[in-house]
Order: sequence, then C-alpha cells, then structure tokens
Amino acid sequence: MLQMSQIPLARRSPIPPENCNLARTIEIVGDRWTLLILRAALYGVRRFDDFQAELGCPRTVLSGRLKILVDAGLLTKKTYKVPGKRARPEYVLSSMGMSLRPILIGLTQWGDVWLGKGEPPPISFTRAGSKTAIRAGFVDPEGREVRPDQIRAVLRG
Amino acid sequence: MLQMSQIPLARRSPIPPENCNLARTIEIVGDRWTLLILRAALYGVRRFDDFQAELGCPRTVLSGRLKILVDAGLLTKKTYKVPGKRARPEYVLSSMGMSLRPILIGLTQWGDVWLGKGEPPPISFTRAGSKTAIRAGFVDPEGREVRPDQIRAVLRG
DNA sequence: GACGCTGGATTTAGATTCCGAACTCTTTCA
DNA sequence: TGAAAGAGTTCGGAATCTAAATCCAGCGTC
Repeated sequence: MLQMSQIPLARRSPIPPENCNLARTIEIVGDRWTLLILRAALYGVRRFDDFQAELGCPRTVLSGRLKILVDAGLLTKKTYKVPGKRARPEYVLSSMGMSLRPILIGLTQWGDVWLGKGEPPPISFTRAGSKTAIRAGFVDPEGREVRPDQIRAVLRG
Repeated sequence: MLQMSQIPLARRSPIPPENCNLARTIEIVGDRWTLLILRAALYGVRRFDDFQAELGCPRTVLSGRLKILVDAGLLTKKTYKVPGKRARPEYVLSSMGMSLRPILIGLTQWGDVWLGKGEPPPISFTRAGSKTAIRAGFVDPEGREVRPDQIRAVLRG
C-alpha cells in the first residue's frame, strides 16, 4: 500500500495477518452473505423474512450470519410489536455497523466505475442540499482531499 | 443508506440485488481469501508461493481465487524471470485492483477503531511529506470533505 | 543428456458448509 | 376450532473447503 503507480515486490506483507486489523475485519465482514445482509440493513431492512426475501439465501445461512453479526456487535437484536400482532425480533444496525456505510458506498461506486456496463448508476450520493455527486476518498485532518498518489503508509515501531 | 442516525424500516431495498453494482462487486470481492489476496497484493506480494505463505490457505483455493481475480480484471498475470531461473508468472494489481485501495484502507481503519483492543494501529496513512494521519471519507467535486450525516442517497428515475 | 531441484498448479479424499424444502412453535385473527 | 403469519430449526443431498500428495516444466549439474 505504498505508491499508486508501482508497488515494489514483497515476499511478505509488513504486518502478519494474525495481528492485522484489516485481516480481523475481513474475518467478520469478508463473506458474501454477510455483506449482502449489511447492504440490506443499510437500506432499512430489519426483519428475518425480509432479509430472506431480499437475499434469497437459505434460512439456515441467514440465521447463522445474523447471529455472527449480533455477536460481533454490528447488529443489535431488538423487539418490535405491530398492534394486533405478536412481538418479534428485529435486527438494526449499531453504530459499529453504521460506520461501515462509507465502505459500502465506496464499494458501490467502485462497481459503478468498473462493472457498470456503461449504464448510469441506479443510485448516487450527494451532500445534503446539493445535486452534485460525492465520492469516496481520503481527507487530512483539516478536511482536504488527499489524492491516491499522495498517500504514504507509515509502520509503527 | 439514507440518514445516519435512523434508517426507516424497509421491507425491501430500493434496488434489487440482481442489478445493483454493490451486489455485483460483492460477488467478486465478497470472499475471505479474495480479500486477503488483495490485501497482500497491495503490500507488494506477487508470487504464488508468497501468497500461499502469507495466507496459509490451500494451494487449490489460492489457484482458484487468483484465476477469478485475473478473469475479473483486478489482477494481471505477467511473467518474471530471475537470471538462471526459469520464467514464472506473477500476479500484479491492475488499475482496477489498485482502485480498491481506498476501500481496503477504509476497512483497516474501521478495524483499528472497532477491533483494535486499545492498541495503537500497527500501520497508519499520511499525505506524502506530512506526518499527520489521514482517514477514509467522502469529498465533493471540489475536494472538500462531506461528513457522514450530510450524505444523501439519490435514486435514478 | 539423465538427474534432481524448484516454483506453479492439479488431483484426490475426507471434512465442512451450503442449499432447499419441510417442519416446529407461538400468537393472533376468523 | 381452525387457519395464518413470522421466526426460526431439522434434515438429506450437493457443492465447497482443506490438507497432503502428486504432477509438470525448465534450469543447473554432473
């Protein structure tokens, strides 16, 4: 993760995957169904059968993935009650899960660019009150953009 | 993906996963080994045995994942030749794969915050020539940061 | 030029996970 | 009393994963 144009050859990564926070993150969210669940959750889906209809995955897989996400802290299991119906659980994003939103948007935009087949993207993102699209990127502490070729990795110790 | 603080209940997402670029992206990179391969590649790993030593995954799985990434266009299969040795393939990131870097860095920083166990992150990112850390985020066309609660989703049509 | 070495990749067998459908359980409505 | 709806669990067969052994091609060596 050094320079954009050309990454020097390495035999191993500078940080062993065992104590890398990226690898730890991948252990949780690096799964097709898990990511699709988070996608649906960010669009407001909360209920078991709604997730199932949205994803089309086996109920047993959905059940397992929801449990993992609740245990990891990305989803919170609450109870909802429609009047005249019985109480049921719902799965809502915690702030831990919410903070993955920039990454999901970034993946969406990556797909728009590289997999979009020339069609305009079905969903785009703007600043509130504006109509021009925003994009995922990097900012310094003052909120100014840092272009990809300016990024440098710094190892601790 | 509307407002940060409270997402309204939805029975289905506004975009069916079949023609959603996020879902298409997840089909490619939504896999534990694939993401770990991309992580290693961004750190400069290029050779089969180096990937294998880095990831510790079965060679058959590695072989399959590399093929998927080459077919999808994220990796390019080239040939390298050490003098006195025979020519061998190496797998280098294409610009398509390179452009995933902000997302991988974003995932790293998400892990630093939520899975870091209080330790300072082993790797951080700065602007070239500076020492202050940068972060993944959103910018408008003029390069100014857009804070998460200012983001709005806009559907086409 | 037969032999071993080395790096890349496939084969094989067994364990795990996935999938799809059916089933369970509980409360509410008719 | 019966039927419906929501949230799961159970179960057998199919696909995938893992680990280890094997294959394969070219280079250096003798």
